[in-house]
Amino acid sequence: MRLVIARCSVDYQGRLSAHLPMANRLVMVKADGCVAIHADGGAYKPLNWMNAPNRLVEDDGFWTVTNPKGETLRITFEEIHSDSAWELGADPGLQKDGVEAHLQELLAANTDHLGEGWRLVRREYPTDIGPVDLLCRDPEGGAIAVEVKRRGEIDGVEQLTRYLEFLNRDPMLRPVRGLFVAQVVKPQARVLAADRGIAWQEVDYDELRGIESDELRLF
Amino acid sequence: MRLVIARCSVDYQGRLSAHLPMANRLVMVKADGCVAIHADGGAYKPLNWMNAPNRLVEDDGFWTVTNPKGETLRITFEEIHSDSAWELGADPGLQKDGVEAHLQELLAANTDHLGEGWRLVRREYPTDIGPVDLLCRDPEGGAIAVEVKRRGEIDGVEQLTRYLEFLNRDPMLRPVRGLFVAQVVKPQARVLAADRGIAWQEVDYDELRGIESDELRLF
DNA sequence: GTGTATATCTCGGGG
DNA sequence: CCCCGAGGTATACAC
Repeated sequence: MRLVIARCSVDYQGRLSAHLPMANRLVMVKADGCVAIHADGGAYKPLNWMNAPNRLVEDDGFWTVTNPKGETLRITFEEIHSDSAWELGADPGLQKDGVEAHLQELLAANTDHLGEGWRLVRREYPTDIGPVDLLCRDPEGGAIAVEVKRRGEIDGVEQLTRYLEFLNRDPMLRPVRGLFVAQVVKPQARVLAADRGIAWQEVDYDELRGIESDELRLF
Repeated sequence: MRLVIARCSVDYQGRLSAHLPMANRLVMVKADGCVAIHADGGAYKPLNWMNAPNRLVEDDGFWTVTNPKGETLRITFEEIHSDSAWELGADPGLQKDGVEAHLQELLAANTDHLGEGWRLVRREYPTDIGPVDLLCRDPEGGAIAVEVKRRGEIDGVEQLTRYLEFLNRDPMLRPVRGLFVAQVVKPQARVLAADRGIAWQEVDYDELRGIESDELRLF
């Protein structure tokens, strides 16, 4: 990893045009060749960047970075305060817990939490336009398609609507109800779900995990 | 901006749980207090981070970063290879050209470009599920909802469909037609638009800007 | 490669 | 402050 602290201006031409006036910044070049220009604030997103793969040409006073799509990044240096490089080696990578997949697993194992006496038909139930997160049956045999999200927004309701459209063409399943499940269901998503006749429910991840570990404790 | 090159492990507890095993990395602390841990690859996104505002407490061998939402980031250092700090000053900021907002502005000022004799009712016309980019009237008084995108993809058609669904409930507007406008309308979006009875149109940003400057030149 | 779905999305604007 | 939409979204994964 190469770190250059410098007074520079930057121009990007590609999916849009962007210009950074001359100022002091950090230019970061990683081992994979990606380049990022950081100001001294504004979260982790750089002001400007070029992802790998690309080609970096260093001239006297400016760098030109081009990628195969024809995008270009030009960095013009006025003064270089520091220029250092480090061998960091490969990273073992990030281990995550608590993403949508885990929520789906927990709900699949606890369909009672979604509705009294519901049982799971299968996870990732296939349709022509993609898999539904969970397909369940209620005690009367009625089918319910469940879409699981960490944050319940309008896109998720659209997604479930599309699945229901296709599932309801299957005579073996019809009629299929929809249930939209998330840790938080946003107001607009509630409005759209109500409008589409789709039920929604908020669930607590930690509570679900608690149920899970309680059940494990019984054995 | 402070840059620490170090062998470290990281634990984050917040919106999810995440752990980074011990390895060599860059720890970046910006003037606004935000912290980012970068590996030597993987585009510009850090492996782990904590946005401002937060509180950073340095102990011997580890840092603890906490924010008002109760999220915590713990960095445990095994070996520090380098620790440097730089005063970069405020950044003048990025100047962008060619984003959706500009396209919408240009079209709002040139509704004739969308349809002969169309006039603008208003930009960001509100509905229960969000604002429509442009609402227009044709010379016969018919209403048209226009959705503007830089890239015309399937979700844009979905968005316009939702708006039309709600707008067509208003007796003062009904019937409302839809027009999907983008610099490029992808094949799938064309198919879906046709299926929904929505017209689509590709526009050239540079050409529109040309019209704009031609008109300015008249005054 | 294209298309789809996720993200500690980030970021900016408006109420 | 939250809600909402756009993004050079990036990223992973299926087809």
